[in-house]
Amino acid sequence: MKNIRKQPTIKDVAREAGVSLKTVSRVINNSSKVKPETREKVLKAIKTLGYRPNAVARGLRIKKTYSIGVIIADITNNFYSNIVRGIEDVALSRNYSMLLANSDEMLSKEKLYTRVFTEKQIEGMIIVPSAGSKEYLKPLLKNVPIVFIDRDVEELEVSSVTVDNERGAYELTKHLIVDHGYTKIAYISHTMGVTTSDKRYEGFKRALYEFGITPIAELIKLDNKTAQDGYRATKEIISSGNRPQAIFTSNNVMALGAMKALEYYSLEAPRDIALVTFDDIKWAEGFRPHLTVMSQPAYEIGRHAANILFKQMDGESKLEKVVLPTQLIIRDSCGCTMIKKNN
Amino acid sequence: MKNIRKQPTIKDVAREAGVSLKTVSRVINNSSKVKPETREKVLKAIKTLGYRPNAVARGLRIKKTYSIGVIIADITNNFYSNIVRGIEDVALSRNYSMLLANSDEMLSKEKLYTRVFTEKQIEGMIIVPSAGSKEYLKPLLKNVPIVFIDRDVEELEVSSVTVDNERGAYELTKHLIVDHGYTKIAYISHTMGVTTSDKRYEGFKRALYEFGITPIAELIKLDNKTAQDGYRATKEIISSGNRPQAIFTSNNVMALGAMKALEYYSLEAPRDIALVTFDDIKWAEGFRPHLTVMSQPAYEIGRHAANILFKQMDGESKLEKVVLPTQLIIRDSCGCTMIKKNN
DNA sequence: ATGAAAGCGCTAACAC
DNA sequence: GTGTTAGCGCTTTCAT
Repeated sequence: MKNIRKQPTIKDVAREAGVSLKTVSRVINNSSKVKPETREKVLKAIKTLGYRPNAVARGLRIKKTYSIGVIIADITNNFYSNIVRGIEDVALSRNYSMLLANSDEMLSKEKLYTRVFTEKQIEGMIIVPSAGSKEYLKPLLKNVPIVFIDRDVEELEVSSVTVDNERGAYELTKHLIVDHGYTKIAYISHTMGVTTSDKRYEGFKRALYEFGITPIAELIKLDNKTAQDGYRATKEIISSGNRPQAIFTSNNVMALGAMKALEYYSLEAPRDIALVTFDDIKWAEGFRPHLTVMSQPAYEIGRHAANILFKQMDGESKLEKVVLPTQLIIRDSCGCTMIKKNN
Repeated sequence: MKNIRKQPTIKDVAREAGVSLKTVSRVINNSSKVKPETREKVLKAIKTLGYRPNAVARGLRIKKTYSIGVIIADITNNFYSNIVRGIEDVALSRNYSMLLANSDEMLSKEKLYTRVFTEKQIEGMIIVPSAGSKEYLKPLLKNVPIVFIDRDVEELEVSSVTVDNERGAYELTKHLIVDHGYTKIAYISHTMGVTTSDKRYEGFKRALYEFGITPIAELIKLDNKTAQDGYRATKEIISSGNRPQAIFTSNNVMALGAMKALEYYSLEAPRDIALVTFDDIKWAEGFRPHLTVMSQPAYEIGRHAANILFKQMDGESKLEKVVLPTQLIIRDSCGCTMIKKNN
């Protein structure tokens, strides 16, 4: 912060224009009436001085910072970057800025950032909750509106925007079983302990049980953190003596890992094995294989969450748990197109 | 901001602990000596009251907000999200938070956000400059350190972190010409008027001229904004009477569009046509085709930019224009693997 | 080792 | 219409 020239303040403007502080303040916020010629004088003084209002001082005074905090797992995950985009578009329309942080699924980082953001007096927060107790949030909740996205924390009275993960996974699994007749299905999940992962696994099992299929422990790989983990898990599955007919990955990161593993064994979906995943991977549209997915409306999740947050900041409404629909997008990797060809 | 219980202040803590304001302040910042038992008293008061320091008030006083501003084109573009990740990781290590904004390549949004961020007293900014005059930045530059990333603004004395776009595009084009013997090469660029786009186009042309190849106007589609634009441009190229042997897309967004267009015509790269692009698309690793690319170190760009920014914020160094290396990654889509197979 | 008072830049009462 | 005063929550002289 060296050789930073002192910025002119409202006081300098007042002196330059020969008016009082309050008059300048009035002009800046164009509140109440100011005589046009006075206003002109002030505007001119602002211009010649290059005055810019100090939002920190203003924020301290009016107790409004026009900032919200957003904590997601990892912005390089396209699903989250689309959510963030939805949030920012809403925030912009309200003249709010967004402080962004990545938690990397670590509760410690999540806690750190909620603390920092709160100290910075953000007016609301949108959080993708990591696994682990949310006890630490309780004192905060009285003071700052929070909305959870992607995952819910059921024991907490906090608004959330999610999708029906159990049902989505159930439907996707059912497609594999009913429309393709697969019975030997591998499952690769992301981090357990968060609702997305837990519920999807439940949905998967429900479909299996419903059709009398017993899960094969060897083909179930839970709690993977990175694409690399998904890659390894898939390799184990493929190289086991018990190769499945289909693989279900619980999110886009695992799907990426699984795809690489198939590549490794020169396996093609759906020719050699079927692959479906929760989460769409939109950018892969032009690439092969075309994945059959249970898609989530990422951008809309962000928009909804932001809208709910602003409503709460406005003092309206209290608790709102929104569950957005997922969509089964049948493309090639499940084997549907092969069936068609064979007919 | 309704039913927000008034947060306890340092004053309340002082009263509760029976000490002065300054003593509390000292404990919080653990500056100078405080008698252990006094410190204990204060700590206890902080705990019982649930006191959290107000960073806005602190920021106003010490003129330090521990925040930086980041303006990129679009966070849903994986290239930018990786850059942002690099920035945040450095910022976190310095205890700084990041205000993030998307400019959507619109100068108006860029201007708006630089103004807002400056008013919020961020201590530095990292910007992906949109096309258009950067005159508006001149007054700011004296007051706040700025680092440009991805693209440079040559007429401005501002630090930047970029790659050698001209050379990268030249090398990639040369690969097409020399190693594959292609002479009929289409070019699809993203938004013109920014150095990435302009320089890559120059590099492309230089390679052509060097080998005595005349660019074919019909196959050059400049200034596309979205993947959809790239999709359309590629369709025009394919459906022209003059189908090229290879397509060069100037960034990952255009590559995505081009891939979809190839799909549309059931064309496969490299079997039917070669395709190469500037920017790697890492997540496509498991998908086909495997794109031959000129890769940029996105995360490193972010890290470097943040490090330079912090150096400037510390008052060290002045101007620093860093040019990071790109890397030619030869995979399948250029036709190299086909050549191997044929041998 | 601790306290009193001033002030960061702004806005909200309340005058005039 | 406009100015004066006080104060947001904190840190920083300067005393003690």
